[in-house]
Amino acid sequence: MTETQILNYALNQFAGIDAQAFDLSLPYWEKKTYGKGQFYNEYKNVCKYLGFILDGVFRTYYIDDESADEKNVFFFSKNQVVVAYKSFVTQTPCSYYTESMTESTVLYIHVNHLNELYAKSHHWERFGRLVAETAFNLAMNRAEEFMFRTPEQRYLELIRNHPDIFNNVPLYHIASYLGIQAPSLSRIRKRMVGK
Amino acid sequence: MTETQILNYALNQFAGIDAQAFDLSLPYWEKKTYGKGQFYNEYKNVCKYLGFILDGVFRTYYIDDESADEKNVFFFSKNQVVVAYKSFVTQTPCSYYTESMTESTVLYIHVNHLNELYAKSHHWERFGRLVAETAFNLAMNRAEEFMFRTPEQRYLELIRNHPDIFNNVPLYHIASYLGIQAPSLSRIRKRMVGK
DNA sequence: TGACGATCTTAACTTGGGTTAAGAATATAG
DNA sequence: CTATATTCTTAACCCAAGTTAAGATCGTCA
Repeated sequence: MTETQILNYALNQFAGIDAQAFDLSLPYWEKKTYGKGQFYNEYKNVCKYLGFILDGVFRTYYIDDESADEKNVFFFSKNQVVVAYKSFVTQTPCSYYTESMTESTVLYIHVNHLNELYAKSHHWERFGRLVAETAFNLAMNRAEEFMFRTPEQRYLELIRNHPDIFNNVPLYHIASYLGIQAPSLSRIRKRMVGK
Repeated sequence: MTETQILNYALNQFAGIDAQAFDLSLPYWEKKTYGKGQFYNEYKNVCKYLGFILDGVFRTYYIDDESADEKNVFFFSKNQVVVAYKSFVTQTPCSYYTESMTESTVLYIHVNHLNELYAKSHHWERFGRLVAETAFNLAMNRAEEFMFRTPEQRYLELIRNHPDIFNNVPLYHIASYLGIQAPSLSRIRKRMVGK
């Protein structure tokens, strides 16, 4: 399968984008590869591209003014959309860094082209709404994890729900994602050996 | 001003709904009043209505299986939309309770009628997208509060950004919203007298 | 006004994460 | 295969929030 065929298949699954609607977008997709540590989008940059990850893992993180350390907000991996959603839809500067944690390959489309597609096709409009709902779900899940769960529960749920992330990301990044320091994660892991 | 004129004005401000587009919706809005403690939508219920608050304050809360106590997730007040967003857009059972904290008045519209409006008018489609973006922002802000701020910082930001809520809601509900117990909020308040 | 219920604060103790720094384990490259 | 860097764990101490229960304050209504 070619890369655009993979994309077509994924978008069909996600939003019912059929071959005809997909063809409308064909001229717009561009491919880019990222090395480990390269940025998809940086702090204070306006995010102009919506990316589809063919391969690799990205992380979005925030830099705390006071503690000066990085706090991981989202991980994005293979067959997912990568985007700084708020910055993308409002075309305003981003509060986060989004960087590749591995060698990655992405197909991406420019915001202007996507808006053209929205105007041309109901299929694509539907896609836009579903991306919005996906973004909402990601954000809401994250809020719920922190509001209702302990760090230990978040750790267990990450292993259960996102083994792909757990198995491919160093523990100090996991700790940051869980909202705790590395030593605390070690303690949690030790605590659980008995269970 | 009549109540529908208030609504028309608010929707115009929010999403550029003009008089003509608003008229399309006119037959669909219904008014309802809620007493203190009455539910807008309950746990396991599918949320079928999108409400616009003419007056009053609502809270959305989660009941923790283990601790068995209520955790406040959102407050909604005058001139805002009240809805269990995820349940509403997916028409699936809600994980939360949404109840009126005061005597409240709401104009609401049924999900089916709203979908009709989406099909009929680009203005309303735009409204739908903006509601999605608002929901995303609420959820993302909530996630950020918990990921990046201490309880003390959340408390100060609530006072600064939502004095209307702070001034109209008992402290034990505020504590729950901030993700802490009432005694902890008391300690924070005491700590800050000196500052 | 006085009494009751609701709300808020305080105290004493427990618990778990933060912090810092050291050392162990694991990868990676030469 | 060793040297080096990276990642992970551990220890010791600190501090803030949780928990529970008691008491103070505030509101409301008979």
